[in-house]
Amino acid sequence: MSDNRSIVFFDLEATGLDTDVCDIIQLSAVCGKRVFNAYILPTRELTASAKQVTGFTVSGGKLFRDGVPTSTVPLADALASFLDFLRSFAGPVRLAAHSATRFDAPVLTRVMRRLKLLPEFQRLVSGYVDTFPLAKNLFRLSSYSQQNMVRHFLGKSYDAHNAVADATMLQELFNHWNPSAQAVQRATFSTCVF
DNA sequence: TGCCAGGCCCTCTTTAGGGCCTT
Repeated sequence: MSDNRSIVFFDLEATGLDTDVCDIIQLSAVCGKRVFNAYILPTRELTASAKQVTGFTVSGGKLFRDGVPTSTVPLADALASFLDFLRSFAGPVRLAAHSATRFDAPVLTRVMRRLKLLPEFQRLVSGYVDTFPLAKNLFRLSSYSQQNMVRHFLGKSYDAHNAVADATMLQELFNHWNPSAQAVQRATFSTCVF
């Protein structure tokens, strides 16, 4: 049994898959029953596939999800609130996401750096846990997508690509797996490598 | 068709190519 009290599960929805340029649209995090969520109005257009996958659109300077208007905050405010959320835990936390090293970590690091928040972020976050290699090391499956694994292990379908639901389901998956501390350590990466 | 992300992993590999995973 690993000590997962310090693991915060998070997820980003963004304007596309290019980690060098995409804008964050939704930033969510879950730890136990504590939930963080923020929507941000993007400055660049969503790719066609991002629109299709996430259901987000921008019209008239407003953000919509599945056609429903959504309240947004400036990116700097969202990140400051996120840091406040992380600061509320005792000691540095680990941030867990599915394919964190391929997508979420480089994007989050880039925007933190751009807004000169990276030193504080790195003070609050000791590392990233990537649940994709974690799952590959633990199980032999035909698919390691989060949606497939939620179906396989939890027998559930859910509102995938809503970042709150994705982070919540990831936490549930992790708790179901109950991985050893050694297994989690093997799937943990420093915040300094992005 | 002009472009469309990219790095890891696997294998019918290594002088390569295709699928996966995230939006």
